[in-house]
Amino acid sequence: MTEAQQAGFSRCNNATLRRAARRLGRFYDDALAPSGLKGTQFGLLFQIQVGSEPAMGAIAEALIMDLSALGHTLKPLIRDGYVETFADKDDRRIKRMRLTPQGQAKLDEAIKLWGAAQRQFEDMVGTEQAAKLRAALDAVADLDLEMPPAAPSS
Amino acid sequence: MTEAQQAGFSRCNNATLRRAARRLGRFYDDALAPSGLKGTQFGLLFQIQVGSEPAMGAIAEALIMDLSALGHTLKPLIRDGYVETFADKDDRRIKRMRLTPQGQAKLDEAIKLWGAAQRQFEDMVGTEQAAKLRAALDAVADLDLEMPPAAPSS
DNA sequence: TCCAATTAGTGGCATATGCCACTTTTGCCG
DNA sequence: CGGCAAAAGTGGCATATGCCACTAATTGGA
Repeated sequence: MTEAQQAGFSRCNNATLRRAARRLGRFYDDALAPSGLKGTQFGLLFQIQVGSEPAMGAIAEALIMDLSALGHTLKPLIRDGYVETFADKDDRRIKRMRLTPQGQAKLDEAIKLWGAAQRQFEDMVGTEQAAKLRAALDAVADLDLEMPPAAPSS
Repeated sequence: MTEAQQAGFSRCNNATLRRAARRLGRFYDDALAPSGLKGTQFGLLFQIQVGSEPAMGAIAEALIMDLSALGHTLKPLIRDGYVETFADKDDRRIKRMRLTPQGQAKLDEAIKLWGAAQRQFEDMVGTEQAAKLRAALDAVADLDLEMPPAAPSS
């Protein structure tokens, strides 16, 4: 069964996805390096910008990210003065975010760098192929995956 | 330009990939949870198994992972007694790895759990679709991406 | 009106990944 | 053969992510 296993694992959807993510992540990170932002940070700043002073939960959901992970990831951006937070007026449990002027400027700077990477990537794989790939990935992200609850025997 | 930007970012190949990776990663992690392994660790153990006492560099390359990152990721597995390392006989710079008996047992246990996740995922997206997606991801992983060296002006 | 259940975040802990600066071994070349 | 460049890892530092246990603020009843 070893051979079957070996062939099987190369079919692990998760491993394949992570492998590609590491590769592409480094490429975008390199492209963004002059701005001092990582790909993840860039994406987060962008998401904050397009939202209307979004709540943390809203961003976490949009990025399919754990709420606490979002909090952690946000810290360096707040520390560096790119993002500021404030409590919602009507519900003090909710914390909203917005870009500072510096954050906006940094984002504008990063967008140019991002555009170059994006262009190069699409030059290589083809705009259409890239769009198809993203569509497939979005479909995966939206799947209602959940392991059966370990089959409660009763 | 804000609207164009907003539409544009939803087209960020990197962000889309990471989003899907977070989603799928949690799914496989949940499935593997009973074994105490994470998806990444499972993949690493598997890769070590199929290799012939592979060198660290070989594994890092196969997984498109930074060599130092591999070293870090390996530590908990060594600490827990699943993997052991030893120096290559002919080149003492090279460190090779192999599974311990416990590591092999743990991997066998995890493979069953992994199979269930894999099956469920493919039931939802279709075996063929999944294969196409993996092929596309492998193509991305194998791209010769590199930012033009910041255009040396001379 | 007051308390139980729910909702939104925070902090701590652990793994996942990368980059950079070093250290140890090899290989190669004059 | 001696010394320098390349190869393979290691360790430190920083971000990326998740889970869990808690805290604070709300919401719904009874």
